[in-house]
Amino acid sequence: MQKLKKYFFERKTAVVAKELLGQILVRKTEKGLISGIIIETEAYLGKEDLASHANRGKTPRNQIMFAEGGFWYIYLIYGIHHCLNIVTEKNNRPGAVLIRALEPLRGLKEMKINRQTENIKNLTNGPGKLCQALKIDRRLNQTSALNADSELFIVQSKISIPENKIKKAPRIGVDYAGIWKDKPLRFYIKDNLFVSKR
DNA sequence: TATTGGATCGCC
DNA sequence: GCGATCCAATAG
Repeated sequence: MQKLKKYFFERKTAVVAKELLGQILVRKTEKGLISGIIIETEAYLGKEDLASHANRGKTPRNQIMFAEGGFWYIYLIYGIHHCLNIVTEKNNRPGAVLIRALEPLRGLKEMKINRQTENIKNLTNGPGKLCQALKIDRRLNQTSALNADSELFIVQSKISIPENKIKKAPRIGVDYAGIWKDKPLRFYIKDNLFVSKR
């Protein structure tokens, strides 16, 4: 049960996004632990990346993207859903990885309650869905994933994902981003049943 | 101060 | 394919 540490996150965002595949996201709640294997991520880079919230510089919402690695960046999208990101790179180097999908591991019962469905494949196969399943909202925004008392953190997996099981693709929902919409900054595990769908 | 549109989801 | 529903970001 080894938490990922600061040096893991303080690297190039695309590298972190890729290496997060297979790692385990853990949520501590009053009802116990809820966890899942990270099977899909997207990298959002700095001000050059037209799809990234950081591209217009620091604002009240995105300021945590400019912090040192290992903080959570959680925001509300479309007025309804939350998106979960982990901040990457060193202080003043904006970047974050969007966690798009999980393979459920523990706390299945809680996830079903939180998501109001019995269908396991529909619990965590999308960024908004996994936040609902793990009870993640903006109360956790700007908190650290690195502390002993973190309510949300990532545990190192014993199993590493072989290179030939990792797929790269353009990011989803960023058609407005010019040449950046086609960059292969989305990473997912091939043939995994919980990859989000278009 | 007003307007616009989004790193989504679920139902029509 | 479209509406839900909030609020950050920008323009005026």
